[in-house]
Amino acid sequence: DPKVLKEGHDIKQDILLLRRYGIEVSPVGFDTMIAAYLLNPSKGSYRIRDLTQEYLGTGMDGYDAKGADQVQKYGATVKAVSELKPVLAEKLEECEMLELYYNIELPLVRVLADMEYEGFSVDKGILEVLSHDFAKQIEALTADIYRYAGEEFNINSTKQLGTILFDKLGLTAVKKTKTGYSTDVKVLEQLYGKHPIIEKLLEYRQIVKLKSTYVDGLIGIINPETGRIHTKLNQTVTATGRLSSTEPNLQNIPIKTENGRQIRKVFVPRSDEYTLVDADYSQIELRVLAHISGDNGLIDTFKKNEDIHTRTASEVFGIDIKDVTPLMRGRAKAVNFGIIYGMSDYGLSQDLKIPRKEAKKYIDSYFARYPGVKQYMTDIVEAARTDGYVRTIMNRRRYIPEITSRNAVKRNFGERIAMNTPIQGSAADLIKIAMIKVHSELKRRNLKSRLILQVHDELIVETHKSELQEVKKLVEECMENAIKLSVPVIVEISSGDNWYNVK
DNA sequence: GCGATCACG
DNA sequence: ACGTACGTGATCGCA
Repeated sequence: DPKVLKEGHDIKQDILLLRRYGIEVSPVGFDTMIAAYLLNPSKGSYRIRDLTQEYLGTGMDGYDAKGADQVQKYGATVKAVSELKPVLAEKLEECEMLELYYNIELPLVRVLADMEYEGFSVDKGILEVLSHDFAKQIEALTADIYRYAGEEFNINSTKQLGTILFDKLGLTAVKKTKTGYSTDVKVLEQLYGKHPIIEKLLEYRQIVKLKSTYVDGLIGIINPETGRIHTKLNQTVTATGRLSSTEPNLQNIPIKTENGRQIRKVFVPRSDEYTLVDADYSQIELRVLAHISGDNGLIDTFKKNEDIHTRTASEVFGIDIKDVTPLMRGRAKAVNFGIIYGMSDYGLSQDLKIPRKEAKKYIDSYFARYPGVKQYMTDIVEAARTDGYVRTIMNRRRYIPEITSRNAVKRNFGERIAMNTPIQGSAADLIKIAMIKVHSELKRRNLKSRLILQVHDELIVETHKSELQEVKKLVEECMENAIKLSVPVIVEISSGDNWYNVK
């Protein structure tokens, strides 16, 4: 009955379950799991039994009863939801999160259900070819590695690999883990050129990762009924307000190396009547920083539509825009990332492989040129100490107990969280609003195109070719106008016949 | 079940 | 002197 608001715990799951039987659950009125997440997004789980304990001080008799069947459990859940709702709603109001809850998170439940239901088509044939090709490459690399090692061993065991590299071959161990020698990519890169086995190992690691996680892993999770991949988009996992994606994670499909990027050719539209529209926010976190800090220089850069990293380089190094070299721009880019993360000189020095003192010069120079950003960082850390939490543009809240720790390491961590969360979380607010707008606009106009994936600052719409121009315009407008910022919000739109080509 | 590793924004 | 970049998830080895 569409006139009756539906209340529950994890309603997205109910929508998807009942849809299999032709029952549409709509509209959504209250979801205790989502409410509890907003009240404290840092918890590991939001099981309803734990919520009754925390917010009502009671257990769940029907649920915990010995031999309780599924019907009894649903019954107990219904009772718990009805009792939890007024308590959670009251707390949401106290925290001024009713708008975030009712206008963003709750409407998003159906959007995510629909996205999971639609899924993403994959070309199984390409996956099988890749699996075979990678197997051949791994076979050859394994033989090379055994030959250089002088024996056979399990290359995937960091323990055995450490023994071979540092005890048998006599390479110099540069880093240790809790359990022994570190053999991660940074260590191997430092050893590059010291022994021919190293380059083989680096390549081996890359190919094994691609094959196990992204080729064989994806083949194994194709839905036999739909032939598509239906990721789960989790709404109550991250501490910042972002979504997460599991079974499989479609938010970490490779792109940075050409080898890995090939995986994206597997992700295709459902038929040749469709194409993929890919829309990316440009520099969204730095634009959010410009907005919430009110820094004039940063705002000016975005208003003039200048290249942000080049402008930062010119400020930090005190030179003309036209004299910025690619190296300087690259370093400024790292500084900009560092700013978002609550930068330390150590972190920046590690990233840029430069002395800590030089990193500190960059940071001091940055803050001298962007005093509004420096002020924001000081203020937000102070506010977090006073209040115990920080907030995003839409009033999403994250508690930071670490901020008052007497342990300097934990406290510094808390301070970085205080600096980063409003930025990352506000960007999450923005794209969530955009998703709701896109979803409702596609529906309102009776279009065949469907939103199928979000990757933090990117939306993918499986678009009917007859709707291509309309959808591009619609998505761009929904994303750019999600929240009015004091700087322009820019979206880059492209389309293509697979996820590799949409650039 | 956890640590190490590595994929993404 | 300390020891950190922020947020995630999947796979593998090993206890």
